[in-house]
Amino acid sequence: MDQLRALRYFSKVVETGSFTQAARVFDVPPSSLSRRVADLEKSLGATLLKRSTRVVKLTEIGQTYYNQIRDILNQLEHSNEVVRHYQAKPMGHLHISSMVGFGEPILLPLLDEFSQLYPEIILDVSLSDELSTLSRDDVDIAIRGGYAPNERVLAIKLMSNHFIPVASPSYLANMGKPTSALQLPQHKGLYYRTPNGPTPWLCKLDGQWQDVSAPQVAVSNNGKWLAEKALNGEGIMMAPWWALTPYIESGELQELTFEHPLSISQNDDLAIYLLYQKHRYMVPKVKAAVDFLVARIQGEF
Amino acid sequence: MDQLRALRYFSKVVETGSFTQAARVFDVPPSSLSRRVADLEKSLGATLLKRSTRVVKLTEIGQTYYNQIRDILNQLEHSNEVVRHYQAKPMGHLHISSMVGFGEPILLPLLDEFSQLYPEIILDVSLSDELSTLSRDDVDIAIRGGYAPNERVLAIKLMSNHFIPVASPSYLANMGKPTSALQLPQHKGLYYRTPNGPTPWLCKLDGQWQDVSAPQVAVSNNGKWLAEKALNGEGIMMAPWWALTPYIESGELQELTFEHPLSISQNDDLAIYLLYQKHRYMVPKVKAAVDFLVARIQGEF
DNA sequence: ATGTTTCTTGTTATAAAAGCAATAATAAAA
DNA sequence: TTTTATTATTGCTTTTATAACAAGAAACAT
Repeated sequence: MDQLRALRYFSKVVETGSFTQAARVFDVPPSSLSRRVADLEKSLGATLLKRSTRVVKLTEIGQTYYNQIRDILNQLEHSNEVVRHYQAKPMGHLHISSMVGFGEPILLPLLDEFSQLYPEIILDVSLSDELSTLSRDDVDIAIRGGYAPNERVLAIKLMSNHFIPVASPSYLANMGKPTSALQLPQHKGLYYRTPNGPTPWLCKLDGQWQDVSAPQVAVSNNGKWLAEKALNGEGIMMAPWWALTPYIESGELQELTFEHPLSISQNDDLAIYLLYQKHRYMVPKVKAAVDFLVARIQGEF
Repeated sequence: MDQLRALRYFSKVVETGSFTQAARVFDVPPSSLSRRVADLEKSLGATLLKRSTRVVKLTEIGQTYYNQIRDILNQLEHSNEVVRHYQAKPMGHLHISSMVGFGEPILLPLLDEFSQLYPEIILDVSLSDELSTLSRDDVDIAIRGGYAPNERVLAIKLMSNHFIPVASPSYLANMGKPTSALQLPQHKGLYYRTPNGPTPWLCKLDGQWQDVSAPQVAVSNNGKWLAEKALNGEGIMMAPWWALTPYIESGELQELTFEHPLSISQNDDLAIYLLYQKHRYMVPKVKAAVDFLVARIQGEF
């Protein structure tokens, strides 16, 4: 029995929930799938699917098997890909996923450059703050705040991601410039919401973390909108330093500094990581992009 | 093409270094292997093996492919096993590997009990301090000092593994009982060597780790031998508490206590872990043994 | 009840792999 | 150096497994 074929059939039947639909994908008659899956079940001595002519669904053991199989099939695909692309030139589709706030100002301009260097790589960029899986086949490279989800994924630290507080000169003129973090609760707060939740203003005093958040004026996961409000003098905002430097350099916003610096997390070393499947570094297009991005981003920031 | 078969052939050829030998394992003519491996290479568009009639060895890309494939084949075997043994009763061979020092006094007696509960499980116990892989098929359950090597391996903390210093009453009468850790360098030391290296005597004074080891009288990875020397009054010994309690309770050895307790590592929470492949917990024999050992060991110690 | 969809089963046709024999290449032994 | 033994490959035949097609049975919707 060609177990691998059986597994691919089985897997597709599970995903489509139907033998006929799955059969269409492989362009073979449904009877083939039926027979192969039956073979598989027989060889394992267990029923994987509960079939009625109308619904096909997994048994308990079928579910566990499917979960494991899915992973294995993916890994095998990756391994094959690595060999097939061995010493070939970088080309093909490359799916990159990045946080929105980082993607627009930093990543996209870099990718324009990258495209010129490797015109045969077709970029497919998703900007989203959702924590994409990366274990699935859907993303080649992800740029995220968090750390590697598992050992097969490699995380390279691109740059620091600490948040700094800023306000417009007009706001500071109106409300007074806070000289200590403890004065902040008397101010107005513009809050950035990360995928992991809102970002309170924290401050470490004598080894103790303390929440010094100001009353909320606005909360959003859209940094631009908050920045406009800040420019407009509507409040104090904390955002990643790299998102704010243009405003600070132009003088539109002023960084607030305190004896005890603010943070948005008790974890001190917030950073942005580039993530990719370890095995896939050997795929030329992946290697090209990882090397390029790491070199450029670590070089400049 | 039956890729899975091709992979199994390929893999075995690599391991045996010969088509003919590998063919014997599968009980098919060598020509089959030759053809299947050739198919595989063709489908991947790369040469995996450098063949001469006398030697078969991997190419560079063949090596990377083999490494990945090996893992995948193992995982698949495990998944199949899980399904096949689904709701079957615990039986078959069970390979357990443990540290020597822990195995003899604690594990083996427990396993005698276990054998009576599950007579259909044939135990295969290896006592060794070498850090067995566990990723290979060779061990079902391992008991080690370290932590989980990767995410597919689950580690359950069985009991603390901190080292305590002891000496015989006769030794203390001769040499005087040290009242402070700082006096230890004036004493005689019996040193236990773990697989990770020797075990210096460390002491945390004012937040600073300090080495307070005494001159070496003997060093060994054999706890029993060192214990005899200690009983004989030849020096002070540090060993895991659970290995020493019998001697302490009988009064043959005395625990030395200091204001600043000794340790053999800057890592405070040394512990013994039971390790097994996460996926394989569903295999009845594995589950039975894990549950039994965890319950008994965590209950008693 | 009727019709439609969907999975399964029976049968035939086709493609892939095993089996066997022979050849070519290499290394060890004479 | 020649001979011999071992080993991988190639050509051909037989066997086996899968696809293809058609028909039947079960489940749901109208």
